[in-house]
Amino acid sequence: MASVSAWPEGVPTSNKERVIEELVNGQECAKQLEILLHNWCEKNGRLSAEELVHKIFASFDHALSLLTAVESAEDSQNQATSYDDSPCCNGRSEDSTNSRKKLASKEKRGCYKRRRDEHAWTVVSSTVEDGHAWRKYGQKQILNSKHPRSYFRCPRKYDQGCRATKQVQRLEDDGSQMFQTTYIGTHTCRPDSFKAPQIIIDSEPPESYSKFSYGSSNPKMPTKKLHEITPPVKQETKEETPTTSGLTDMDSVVMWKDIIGAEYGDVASNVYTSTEITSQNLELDLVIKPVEFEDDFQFDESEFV
DNA sequence: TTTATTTGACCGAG
DNA sequence: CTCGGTCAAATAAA
Repeated sequence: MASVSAWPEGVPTSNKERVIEELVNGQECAKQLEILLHNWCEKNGRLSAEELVHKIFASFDHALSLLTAVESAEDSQNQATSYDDSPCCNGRSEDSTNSRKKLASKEKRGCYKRRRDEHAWTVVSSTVEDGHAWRKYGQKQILNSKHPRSYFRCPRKYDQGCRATKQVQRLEDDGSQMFQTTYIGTHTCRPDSFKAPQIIIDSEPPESYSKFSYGSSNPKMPTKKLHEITPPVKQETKEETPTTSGLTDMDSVVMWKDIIGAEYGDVASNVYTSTEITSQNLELDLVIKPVEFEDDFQFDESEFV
């Protein structure tokens, strides 16, 4: 593939090289980690694996920082100041339990801001499961599209101000039941610990994950809404029962499951299409495993000022 | 009961 | 104006 052909014009060559270097490094670490996980029987492997994970995170973090540094050079004026999670109303306007028409007439319910210059990339896959917890907040019929588009946001939007959203739309040729998922923004919520993977690695993947594959037959899915995709996005519930640590590790948990390659056979067929930023192309070209990585590794991106 | 999803209205951008 | 993204009341599910 034409690997670095689609670089943003403003990216200095030195940065390109550094980014590539970082990504390659991350890839290397990932490979080692994969080997480690294969030979999991060794008890000392746990520590090494954790170190590797840290290294991987660091590499991706650096690379992405470089990318965003360039990219946001222009947009930053828009973004940095105003693209906070909360529109001016800060999410809820609980004032009146009456109809919102009232609101509309008196106080303007949604003075929210549209995020145009956010990182966005598209994934075409036979599954909409990506290892993240999502909460559906809307669905729209799109012009010239057979299927409606579903809108999801991060469940921690209000907890942690995570701005990540995604839009899922079934492709026109539904013979193969492919979904096009557009991710907008990166997760700023904290996966914050690497404890979870150990638990998962040692045990079999929880069977509850099987219900995340919407493409195939899903016995638990309510039959009434079968006419269109209405992915059961109920992961949020699980997250809100942290029990021990008040922190949620779901992201890393599922991510690790992906690494291990549990029952995600179909994810391998992903196709990526970069829309704004080209880091995704880069990632593809370097053949660094699936997007789930990228999504996860951008967790505390530098955009926080 | 609480929590998640549905769905039509609202809003901003073009 | 239209279109698409978001909000939040109503509804469904657990």
